[in-house]
Amino acid sequence: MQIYEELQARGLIAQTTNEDAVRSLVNEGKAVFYIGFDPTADSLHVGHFMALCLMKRLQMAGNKPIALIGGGTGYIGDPSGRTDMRSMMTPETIEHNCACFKKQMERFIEFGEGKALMVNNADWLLKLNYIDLLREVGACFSVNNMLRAECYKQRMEKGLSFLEFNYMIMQSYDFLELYRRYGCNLQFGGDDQWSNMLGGRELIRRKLDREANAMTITLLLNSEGKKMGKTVGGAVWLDPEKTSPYDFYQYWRNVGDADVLRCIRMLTFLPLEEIDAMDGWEGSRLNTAKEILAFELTKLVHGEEEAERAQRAAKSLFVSGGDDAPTVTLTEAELEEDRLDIVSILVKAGLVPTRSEGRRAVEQGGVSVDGEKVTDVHAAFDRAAIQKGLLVRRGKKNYKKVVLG
RNA sequence: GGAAGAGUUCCCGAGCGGCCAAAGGGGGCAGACUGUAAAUCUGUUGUCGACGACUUCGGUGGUUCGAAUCCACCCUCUUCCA
Repeated sequence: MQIYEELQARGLIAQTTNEDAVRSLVNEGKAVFYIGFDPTADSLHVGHFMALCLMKRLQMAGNKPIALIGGGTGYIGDPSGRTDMRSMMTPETIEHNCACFKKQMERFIEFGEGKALMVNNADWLLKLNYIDLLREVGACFSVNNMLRAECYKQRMEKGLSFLEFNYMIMQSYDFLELYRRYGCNLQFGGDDQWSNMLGGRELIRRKLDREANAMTITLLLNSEGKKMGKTVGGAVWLDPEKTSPYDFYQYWRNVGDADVLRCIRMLTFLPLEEIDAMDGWEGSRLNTAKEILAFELTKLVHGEEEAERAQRAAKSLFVSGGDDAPTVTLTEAELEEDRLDIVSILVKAGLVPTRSEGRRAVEQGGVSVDGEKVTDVHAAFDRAAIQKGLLVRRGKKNYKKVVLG
């Protein structure tokens, strides 16, 4: 099975501009392709991870990847798929985020001579001259067509600033520039990027009379049609400081039944035959598939050691008693008269954000210490007890070990 | 530039000058049921030294015994006209 067919089988391909052309390019290892990453945060997330995996897969098949960091486009903000305007980022934030991206990417993709390339569109976008750009590029775009683009549809209702409207032009210009500089003949991106990518393809055709193609990656949606990799707190980050390996593991361990197989197919590097074999699993057996998914992904993102640690911690909590829970160390000074009440412990352990919530958690029977349910809000633990270490639990899935240090 | 309208708690959205910490829904959290899933049911959802107190309804001032509700100015957004 060749690479294109494998991508297809994994359900990664959403749309292509010219399927035959793309297929032969990537299968023959002749693609010079780019994927853009806008520095909207100081860490990559799961969506980026899919793109990086795609890069890796194609690189292994002999193609040349270009990772484009959007140091320039970050100044504008992509309106695609958004109902509200992005808040403007300061140049400092953009630069900081770019640096973070770069660091994280280097862990997944090999950059360097003859390998993958990393470029920043700030290098050419920031010095563009308005009038020149309008004459050279602006003339190639039809506002009528742009307004019809799917990516602006939603925004037509809520309002779209001229700033954001220009995003498509910048991204198109990137493609053109990369074609000129590196012979980049293919662009990949999330499916929400489709219209932007078409813009670039069209621009290359007009300016250079050459064909460049585009392909989008299926957005990873759950069975309810919501984007995966999001939690109430925000995205599931790849940065261990922002989403701990344990939380990362847990996120995937807890995906819905209906989504496990698709996630495994799209996100892991497990051989397709192995995945097909899991396809028939049902009911509680799917739990095994979820473990595999969580483990594989954590391994890819944080390394095997962290993956094993996360798995061990999870098992110890849910299966046995829970010795591997994350530890919180309290200091002597935090004790009040040699003891500490349960609400304070919950707050200090970071299990609840406020005392009120802690109180509520206790009142509703959601808190236990060392396996014993705590029902009294005023319950307190003395120095000796804390010194031995308390396994504090809020709800079913939140554990912390509290010790005195 | 002109005209009209809107801004309420995490989100959507109701709100008579006192009975408003503010209906309802969504989301979240907790409990039950389970398989660390989904669905369902129940409770809860501003903060705190908690039968009370304190801080919230775009911003700043004002009227009033009393303001999310009335007035003035300002900011932001939407729609229509140019």
